Amino acid sequence: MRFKAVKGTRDFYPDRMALRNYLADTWRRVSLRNGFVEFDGPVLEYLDLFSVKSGQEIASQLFSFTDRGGRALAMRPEITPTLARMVNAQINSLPRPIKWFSVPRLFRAENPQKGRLREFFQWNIDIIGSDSVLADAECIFTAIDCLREMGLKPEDVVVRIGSRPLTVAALKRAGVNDSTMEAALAALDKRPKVAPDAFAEIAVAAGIPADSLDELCAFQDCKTIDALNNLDSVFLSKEGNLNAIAHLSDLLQYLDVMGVGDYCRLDFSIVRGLAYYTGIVYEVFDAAGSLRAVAGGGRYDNLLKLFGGPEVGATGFGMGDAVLEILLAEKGKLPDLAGGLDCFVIDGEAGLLDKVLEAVGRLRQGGIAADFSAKRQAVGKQLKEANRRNARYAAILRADGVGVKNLATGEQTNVPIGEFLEKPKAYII
RNA sequence: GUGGGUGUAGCUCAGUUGGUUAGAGCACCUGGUUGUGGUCCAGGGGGUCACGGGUUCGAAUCCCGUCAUCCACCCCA
Repeated sequence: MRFKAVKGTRDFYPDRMALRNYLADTWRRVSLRNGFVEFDGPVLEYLDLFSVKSGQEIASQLFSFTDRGGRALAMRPEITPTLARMVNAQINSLPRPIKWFSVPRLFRAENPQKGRLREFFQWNIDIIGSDSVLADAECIFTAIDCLREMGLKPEDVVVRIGSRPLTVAALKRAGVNDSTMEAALAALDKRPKVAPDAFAEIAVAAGIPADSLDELCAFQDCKTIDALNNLDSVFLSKEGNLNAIAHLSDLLQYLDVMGVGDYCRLDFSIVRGLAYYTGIVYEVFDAAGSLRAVAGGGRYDNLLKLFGGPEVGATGFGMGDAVLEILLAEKGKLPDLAGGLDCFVIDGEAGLLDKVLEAVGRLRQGGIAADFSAKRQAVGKQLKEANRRNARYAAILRADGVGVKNLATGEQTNVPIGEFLEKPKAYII
């Protein structure tokens, strides 16, 4: 009986594992240098934790089961509820703003397709305890900091930034009331994906009055703060709208000053699926827009309270590994991850196995990645193996000394074995 | 949940009017005359052609079903 990997999961063979580690290492490095500290929680949580902020719909997309104690458990499909749970438990002792990050392994029982799997990794960045738009700017900057480090430029990726409250205000102006707001937002979310007349049909079905569609689209098509300010004065004077526009304006300015403004664009077609966003929202896309979102996030000021905590501001984003990997591959930005040995130790004469083992032992102890052939065979064969193992140096042992060969240049220096073992780093550079 | 594509060696695939022991490249293993490497040469292992049934003298090839996988829709935390 042969088994294969479960649907929607991946086997990480060494080369793929190296790639996964590259992504995770970069995420960690960038997080730390942006002032975030790492946390993690259990993969298993109570099922209820994930139904608090959403309904039944989510439950069907969860891997869940009942344990032998009768507890309804689920494998985490996201880490934000865990974050909220953990932060709430210690909220009074944590200095704010809380800047936390995580690289959790997540599970969703969806149908796999391009850039979407049942098991994946997601980089999460969150700032809790700050109402300032500066916090949003920091999160977005951190996302770009990472993408830029991975070699992606403004012509490769774009951060599209929208505003949940402004969009809601525009819908209200269009005549949408609170009871149909969610459906209207969902309809708006579809607009970039469908033809204009098809959108009109969807919009009307979602309760958006047909005669207000033009006005609504005019708002959504605003690409600059100036364009926003040219909207009708009634809309602008509405309570909160000027405030929301000011936030956006500040955000864009901060991002500009931090040097990542050319990655960012105002785009009110960004709505985000979930209802809990309360402020600025954004998604990162490949410039061509042919892939799913690489990352998405925004402000969610009510979430901690929803989980039984105090009312504190929170903002953050998630970046999945699947789409990012596809994007990096498409852009030719996957690094050469062929790791290798520092030194491959070769017995250049018969009867030197003890010397080989001694040398390997000493080198490894000295922090040098060293290995040797499993077979006692010709020097040529062993050198071939050294190449295959991607070794930088070969140490060819003989009774009267050791030839340290630089495998890239072919240069070889001969030294007494004792001296080589005493100071290997003088030769293995 | 719905629709479409694809299932031949570890990987990428060829094999099409049905016709002996099913092929290539890469990868892997061995060897290339007591021996200093990457690209070279030779040899070798490895496939019940996804699985089950049917048509036929004969099926990888045609038909039906099942499963798997990919892509799209739905959904998107």
